[in-house]
Amino acid sequence: MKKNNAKAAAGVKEIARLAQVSIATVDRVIHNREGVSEKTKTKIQAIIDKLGYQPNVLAQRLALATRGTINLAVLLPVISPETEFWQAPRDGITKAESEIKQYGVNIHYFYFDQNDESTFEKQVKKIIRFKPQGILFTPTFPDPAVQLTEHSKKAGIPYVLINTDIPGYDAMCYIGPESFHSGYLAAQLVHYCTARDKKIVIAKIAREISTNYAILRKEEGFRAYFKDRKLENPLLTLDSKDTEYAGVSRKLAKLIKQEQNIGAIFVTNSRVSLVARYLEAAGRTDIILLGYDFTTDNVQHLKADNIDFLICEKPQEQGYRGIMTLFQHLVYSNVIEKNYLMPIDIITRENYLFYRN
Amino acid sequence: MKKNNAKAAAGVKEIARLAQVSIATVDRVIHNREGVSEKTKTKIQAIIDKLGYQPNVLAQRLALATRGTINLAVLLPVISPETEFWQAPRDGITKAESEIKQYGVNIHYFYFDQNDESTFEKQVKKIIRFKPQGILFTPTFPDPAVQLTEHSKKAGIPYVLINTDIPGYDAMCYIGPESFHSGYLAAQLVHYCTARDKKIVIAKIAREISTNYAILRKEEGFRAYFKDRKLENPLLTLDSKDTEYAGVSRKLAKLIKQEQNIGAIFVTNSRVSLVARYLEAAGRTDIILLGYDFTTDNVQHLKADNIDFLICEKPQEQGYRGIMTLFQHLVYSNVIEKNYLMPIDIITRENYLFYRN
DNA sequence: CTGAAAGCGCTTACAG
DNA sequence: CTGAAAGCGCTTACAG
Repeated sequence: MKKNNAKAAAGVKEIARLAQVSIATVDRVIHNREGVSEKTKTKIQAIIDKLGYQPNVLAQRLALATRGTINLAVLLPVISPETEFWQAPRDGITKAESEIKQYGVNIHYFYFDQNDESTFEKQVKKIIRFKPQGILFTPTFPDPAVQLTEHSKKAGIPYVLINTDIPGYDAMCYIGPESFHSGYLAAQLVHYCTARDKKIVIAKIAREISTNYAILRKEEGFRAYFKDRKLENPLLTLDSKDTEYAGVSRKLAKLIKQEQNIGAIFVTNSRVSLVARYLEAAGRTDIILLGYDFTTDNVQHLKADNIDFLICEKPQEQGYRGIMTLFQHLVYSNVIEKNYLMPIDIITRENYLFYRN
Repeated sequence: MKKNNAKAAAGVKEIARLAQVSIATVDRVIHNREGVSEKTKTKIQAIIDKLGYQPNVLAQRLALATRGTINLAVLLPVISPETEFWQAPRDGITKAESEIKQYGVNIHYFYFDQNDESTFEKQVKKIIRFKPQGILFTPTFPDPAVQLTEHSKKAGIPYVLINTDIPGYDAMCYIGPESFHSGYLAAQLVHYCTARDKKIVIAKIAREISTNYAILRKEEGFRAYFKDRKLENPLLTLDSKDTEYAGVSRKLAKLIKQEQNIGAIFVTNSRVSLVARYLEAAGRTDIILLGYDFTTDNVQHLKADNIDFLICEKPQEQGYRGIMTLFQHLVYSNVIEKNYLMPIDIITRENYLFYRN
């Protein structure tokens, strides 16, 4: 590929010169627009192909500044101490925003309460009324989420799902983990680190477990590993709709008292720090503990050796990439990939320092 | 931060208008160039500050096209089946190249033979004669590497080291793993997966171990973990300057015959697939095997369950980021960060599918 | 169906 | 010390 040794790559001007037409006409051919005679079109296309013309993205973008504003809607859970996880996607979105703001992209944020489906519904309605040119959201509640995707489809509005997809629904674009595999990986780690006569606890700590698809899929993946490998560790379950420490620790205490020989606890979401806190207090350093997400509390406990593994799927990048996907689609008509599955990262006490979301 | 609700952010033109000067003068102040009276400088700066002016990077870059070509030199090992690892940094460099080629950046490649220091020396001389505006290289051989950095320093040429740094040398910029921690992490994984009465083998398979700083540091980190944790697993060593399968397998066979109760083998570089092949042939599925790098062979063995963990430090990103660092420094005078330490990724059979270099 | 011209926001000679 | 003008490579009305 050394042939581009020549000065700069040819641009529209050069093409126009060679084809003996104006650059406007070249532009029309490049963008496949109406109103060019077959003859000149063919001539220009031939030159484009021969030159291997690549548009200068910079110039394209700069010229774009003439065009109007692009409005994007983002629908995410409110960020509270309890939902710190969502800070990361939000950061990624903000990062993308700052990069493309200068090309006239505006992002409008809509927030819902993870524990209240009606707030999600309300925001969906608001977004529909707002008529954005693109939507990024996480379908925490499948029914209203489908409403939004269906509406968007009809209205021709591109959308991107992050973090979770909608069960049994074929969305336009999903950017996030493959949750089943994520659980499967967790099981592998437990398997490697636990003797085979030990009991293993699957801890589900969330107010709305039954509707949380990601949590369910992780559990399925986790169980599937043990089944596929014909492992005989008893798999226990701990369910807690109470997400406060007091409630969780009570349940844990009871379970641990009643079951001997627990080797590992797998927490299916970011609430793993609650379990860590309990195990630390109870002095149970013998139990392998793993869970999800690079939150402050979790990292603290990882550092203190109370958590052994954190699994993390680059939440920040999900937000960043989601916005960029919409932007590139709207501005350059880039095709939107159906799925972009994130890496499933394993974080331990010995590599967390170098991790980047 | 909602105040930017107004149309577009102000640019040089607006600043010039407000200050009642020409945009050329504004430009001079922005870039801190000579030849502006204190008075107008102060006035303009005040307006810049007040407006929170941020240059439009796109326009900046586009305008750059006026300037001449930038020549960068890259010095890497030749890529052969045996050194497949280097394909990844190379890919990252190519990716960066394609992104910045249109701004007049040319990359010139220089290759050396990892097993022959004199080829490295020769290329260093060539590069010095070539007088590039920036250099990216990996200091496989410390002495000639220092020669190159010292020359660059004198000549004011920025350079970036990737993959390994130079022992005891304070380089201008290093992008790569913290090898000591990388070995430390490997030890943690072994510790988690191996009973404490098991013997552990550290396998060094390389023609030039003694000069390979990264390999040495990984081993140090590995040993340090066992020491810090006061673990009593005997640590054995396998040294092989022969990097062919025949030679490696002979040594392995001997070691395994002579030592009972081996629980894990840690290979300090990407040659782990050779050990995997041997263990597979010998039917030793009981030994935990881990090593480095996401190469074709390694991934194959990971998939086949012959390798348990691969540690990987985003070699592609190292190359990409290295070139971008030089570019941004040369073009926008961005300050070069002294160190950019890569994440230390853990890859297993259950997450390799989603990994991105 | 086609073209001339202005503009995106910045940088760079060049002239004074 | 300062400014007017041309240019980077593309896009977009507008005129014909």
